[in-house]
Amino acid sequence: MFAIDKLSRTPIYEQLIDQFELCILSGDIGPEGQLPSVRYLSQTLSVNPNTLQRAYAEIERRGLCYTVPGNGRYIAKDALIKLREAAESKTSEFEELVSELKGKGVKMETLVGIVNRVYSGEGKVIAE
Amino acid sequence: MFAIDKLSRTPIYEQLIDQFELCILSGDIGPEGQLPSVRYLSQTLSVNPNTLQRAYAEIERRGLCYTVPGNGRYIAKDALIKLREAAESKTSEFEELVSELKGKGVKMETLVGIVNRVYSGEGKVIAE
Amino acid sequence: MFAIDKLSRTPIYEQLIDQFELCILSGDIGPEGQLPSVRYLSQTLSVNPNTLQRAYAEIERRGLCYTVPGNGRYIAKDALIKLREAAESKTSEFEELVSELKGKGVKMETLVGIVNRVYSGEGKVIAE
Amino acid sequence: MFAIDKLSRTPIYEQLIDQFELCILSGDIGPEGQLPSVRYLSQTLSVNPNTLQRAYAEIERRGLCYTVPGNGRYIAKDALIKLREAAESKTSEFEELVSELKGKGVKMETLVGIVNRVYSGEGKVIAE
DNA sequence: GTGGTCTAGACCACT
DNA sequence: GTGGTCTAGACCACT
Repeated sequence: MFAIDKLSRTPIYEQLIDQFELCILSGDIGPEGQLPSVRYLSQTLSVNPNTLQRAYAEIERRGLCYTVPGNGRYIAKDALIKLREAAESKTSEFEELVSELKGKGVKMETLVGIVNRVYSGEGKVIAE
Repeated sequence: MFAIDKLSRTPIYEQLIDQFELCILSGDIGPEGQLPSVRYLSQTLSVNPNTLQRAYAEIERRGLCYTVPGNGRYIAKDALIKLREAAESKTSEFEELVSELKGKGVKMETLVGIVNRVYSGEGKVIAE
Repeated sequence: MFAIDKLSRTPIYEQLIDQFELCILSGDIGPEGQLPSVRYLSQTLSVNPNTLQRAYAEIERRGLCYTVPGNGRYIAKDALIKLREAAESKTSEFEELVSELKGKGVKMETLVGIVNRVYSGEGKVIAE
Repeated sequence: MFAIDKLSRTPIYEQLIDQFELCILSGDIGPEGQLPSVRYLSQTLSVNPNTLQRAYAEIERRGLCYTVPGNGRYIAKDALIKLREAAESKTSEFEELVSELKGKGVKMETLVGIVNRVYSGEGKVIAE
């Protein structure tokens, strides 16, 4: 379920955060659903518990889950809403950027080409 | 030559800035070429001199033109280079955003759709 | 608190910018502190709202404050740091200029004399 | 007469230019006075002829001397005037900088201190 | 002629 | 209430 690429340039804890968010978005874990414990997941993924702890802390900071001390972590009720709003805001940002680039004389083909490349490839390619 | 839409949500002075930058990018006004005077252009476009002044001031602040006091405004030698670098940097920003949106589970079709919409329509559509 | 000299050769909006920067440097307005509204200050100082707007816009462009739409303007958290860095960079520039002038045979007394004059007088004296 | 510091961070040809300018300013070489030949001076100073050539070319570019082919280089009639104007312009720049620094809240003592340091020491000290 | 600054005041969007 | 933009027009300095 969790695809972590240890060779990637994006830090593992960021990958973890992305994965958790995708889980929530896809409904794999519903509201009030319990998240796997740090120890269990760290063994399953062969990831250092500290790294997992860091990812969980960030998710909690974003208000996507909460901790019941001595019991576990649970998905917040409004987690889905928050994530959708975040995605929407990013999408608006995207639209504004497209608009700006259009205004600067950048061709539509160039942008569509970039979108294609990013989605077909395995992400951002730096210093090819 | 200058298409100003007074009903647009984007301020006139921003439209003017965009137009000037496109003029430089397209080579309509070459380096060291003189820009039309504030008064002349304000009459031609039926735009207040202050609004034009504001646009010119911003273009100058970006190092795209310079003023010879009591004489006129001229395109800077390296204006084209600066504009191209700016466009390139914005394009990188675009690629990063696409990558981020992909990571957040946004479909490629959504993004391509937005690009299409922005380029087919007459600019940004807010709160449709 | 705000000393604006309408007869000075330095534009009012520049004087305003200087005053705001001094307020931040002196700590009169701390980070996250709210700046007086355009209208209020324009009345207090008998300065046109547009002129104040211009000063505020420039301060914002420099990243020293930010706007909460429909609410007001607030000092940025890192405003003090930015101002101090700017002052330091200007001081380096000053040192280089002194070094260059020394190389051109200008006497030290001349420079010290200028410094004295500028600080004793009420600003720059042009074409005395 | 010519003090060249081969260990200095400022290029030799720049030091040469400075020295020539000081010679003109001090009146050591008057208008229409002949400059020493490249070959002679290169031997006297143990400086590569190309370096001297470069310095002379720059001095000529600034209109401070002219070449009579097959004869020699001579100080231009208006060399002194030009140098004084240049120094004056730099001095104005200095005054403006002082004014600006004063406006940014820099203390007068700081500036006088810098002037003192530069003139007492042997120029700019980088990364001590 | 050129640009730069400023005032007076209208109108808009946002909260 | 807040800021943002724009117009109409005056006045200045500079060449």
